Amino acid sequence: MIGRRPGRSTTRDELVEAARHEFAERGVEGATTRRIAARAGVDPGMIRHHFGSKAGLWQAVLELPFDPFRLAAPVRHAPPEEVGRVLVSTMLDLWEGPLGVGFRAMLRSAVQDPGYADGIRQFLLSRAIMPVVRRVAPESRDGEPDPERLAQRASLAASQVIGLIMARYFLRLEPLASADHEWVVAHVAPTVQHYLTGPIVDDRNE
Amino acid sequence: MIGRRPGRSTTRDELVEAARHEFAERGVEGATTRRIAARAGVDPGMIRHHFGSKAGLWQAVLELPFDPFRLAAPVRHAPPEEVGRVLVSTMLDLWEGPLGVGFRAMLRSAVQDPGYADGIRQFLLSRAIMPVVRRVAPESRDGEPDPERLAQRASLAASQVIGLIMARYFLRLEPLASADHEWVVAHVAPTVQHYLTGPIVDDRNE
DNA sequence: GCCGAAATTCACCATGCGGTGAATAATGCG
DNA sequence: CGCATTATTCACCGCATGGTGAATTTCGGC
Repeated sequence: MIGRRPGRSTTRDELVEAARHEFAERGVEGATTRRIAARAGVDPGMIRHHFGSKAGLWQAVLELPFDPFRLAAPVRHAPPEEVGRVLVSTMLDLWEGPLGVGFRAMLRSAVQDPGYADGIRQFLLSRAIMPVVRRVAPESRDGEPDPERLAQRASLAASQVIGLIMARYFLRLEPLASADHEWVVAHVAPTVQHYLTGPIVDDRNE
Repeated sequence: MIGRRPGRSTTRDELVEAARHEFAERGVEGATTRRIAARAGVDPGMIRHHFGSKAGLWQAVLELPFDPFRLAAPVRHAPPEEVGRVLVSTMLDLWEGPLGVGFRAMLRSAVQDPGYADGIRQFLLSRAIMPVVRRVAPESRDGEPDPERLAQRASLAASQVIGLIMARYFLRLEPLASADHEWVVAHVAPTVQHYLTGPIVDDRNE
């Protein structure tokens, strides 16, 4: 039956929701507009009508999770000696909250396409990790920051956090995948804390 | 020009080599038979002739890297107190050696498709990590092994190793992505070593 | 030197993709 | 009420995909 439906339309929101899941499950290239539309129970043409194209849909999906400053507030205000615990705990909350499916879509696409990986890396460093490192690293409090050292801490901490996410949410390695937050924080946070604020041995400069 | 070429044919090997790279760069779904054939400089029909189908090519690509026992020999014979260093060092060698491109294809596909993820997880645990953990974990030497504790160590160590690989080879987080092996081992190995042989605090059982 | 097997290319096919343009029905503002 | 706007479906298009069948050439054992 052609033509507009009676009542207020929720199609746009339902498309975004369906796309969020499809992108998360199959990646941005693997997801198809036809599947997304079918999941939302509407005609594929609605994607063009509401978003112009598949890329427009992808942008709409990314809009919600991209409020990192508000989301990472707990990390930005944690005392330096507890930043590891708070970071890991916040990460778990975010990935298991309603926005997690959007994050999964982002990471999946980053692995799929090097172009996306560039964007994610930039976002991760400039918005998520570096601000934290710059604030809590011991070098920062001793006057001279030494950006190289800060970048080392950032990439090392990120490697553990990303590994946690990969192991827990993608590869589903047990028992890490099913362990409760307390257990994960208790075991992984010390590593992150060490990378962020512990002594860093630099064998190249000595 | 139709018909067989003079001389001995290297097409099959060239197809596998081209496929290895294409799969690594785009994932098993993202790679196309036409691109692979073009990269190898042959007709797409050769894939059917030599491997039957795209899936057959994928299997051929996986054959080489699947000799984990020989590859991980250094890890299997490392003294327990150095297993972290040896594991990380061997991992770097493998991922940057000729087989690395095959590993990248595997991990990329694991993230792309949950079905592949199951296979990779099984392989990782049963063939790569668990044997090492079972050998070096302090519990193993005190009589009763406690499989749950061993699995905890395995998943935690795997999370750091996978995170290292993701950060270095996929997201290319600097300086971790360009650092030499010594530096990476010096900074990451202690974490892995701790997960494998250090004290594990289990807050749930006390 | 013959002849079956292997190697290679070519011309297609059905399918699914993202996207386009038009037709139709309900909404909501004046 | 009247009418522009919006929402929705439909019938297509061009393209790329993986795959098929046949034709053609060389290789290698006898």
